[in-house]
Amino acid sequence: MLGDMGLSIGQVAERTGLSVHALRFYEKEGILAHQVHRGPGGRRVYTQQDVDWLRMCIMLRMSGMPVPEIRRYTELVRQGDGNELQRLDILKEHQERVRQQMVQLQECMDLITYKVGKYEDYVNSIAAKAVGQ
Amino acid sequence: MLGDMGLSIGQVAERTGLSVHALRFYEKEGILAHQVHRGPGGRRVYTQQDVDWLRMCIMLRMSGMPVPEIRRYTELVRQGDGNELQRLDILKEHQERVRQQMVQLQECMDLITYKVGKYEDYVNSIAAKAVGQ
DNA sequence: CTACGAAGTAGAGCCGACTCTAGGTCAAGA
DNA sequence: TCTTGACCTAGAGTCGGCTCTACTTCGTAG
Repeated sequence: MLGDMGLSIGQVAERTGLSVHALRFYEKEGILAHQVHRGPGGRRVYTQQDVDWLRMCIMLRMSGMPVPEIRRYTELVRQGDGNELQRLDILKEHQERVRQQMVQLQECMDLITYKVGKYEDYVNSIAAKAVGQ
Repeated sequence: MLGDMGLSIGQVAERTGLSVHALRFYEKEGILAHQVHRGPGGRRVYTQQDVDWLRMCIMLRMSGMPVPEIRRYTELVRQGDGNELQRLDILKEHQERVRQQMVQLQECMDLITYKVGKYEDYVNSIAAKAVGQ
């Protein structure tokens, strides 16, 4: 419908798993690397690069980066060459937070696994008694 | 101040890292395994078991279990013996969600690490050029 | 006595990230 | 011609999990 490199907001929603609402919201929040082009009737026309960028944003969001920080990063990318150190800083800081998150999650997992083990033992011992009777 | 097994809400806040507000909130939400005892003047008196229970709740929250589900689990524990299978179900379901979360987080981490690597290479190559001049 | 700090209650407020509503445009198909 | 469906904007609403406010009541130290 839109030539092979133009995607409608609906198509992008399908491919990214974001809702059309979320896509408009992200745009308003300034987390698209390049301004979205508009087609006839003022409709958004996305490119494959937009989709790729969005997929990266989704990864950042999933790992807990807040929207304002994604915006900061996006702005640096929009400004072009020369600020790679700043981009690197943002990414490294986030990397560290994700690492900590994973450690915490592993601790929680250990506790849960311990409790699951105890309950399984208990439940099995009850079942064994019932069979024995 | 309160004998060696009674803790004030402030002391529990210190030991758990929760705010006193959060402690009252958790109580109102019914996620304390045993009703908190009240001392003179209607003040809450917590035991070490309460603290232990709270620490487990904190782990569950940290790993993303919603308060209503912690309440369901708490209620089963309050009811006493006989519902261990249900408790096990809740824990196993949560365990699975945490597992998935960890997988996702690892994917994000991989992407971030890849990008950090690329930016580091780039930044180093720029630095090398500068030295070379 | 007074002032302070730590506790109590009930309920309002906040924040982030969407999500949804209302009201409108436009193009294609029955 | 009429309807449908995908899109548009601006702005309101939602939800979870606290956090904070207002006001009161104690018990102790100065």
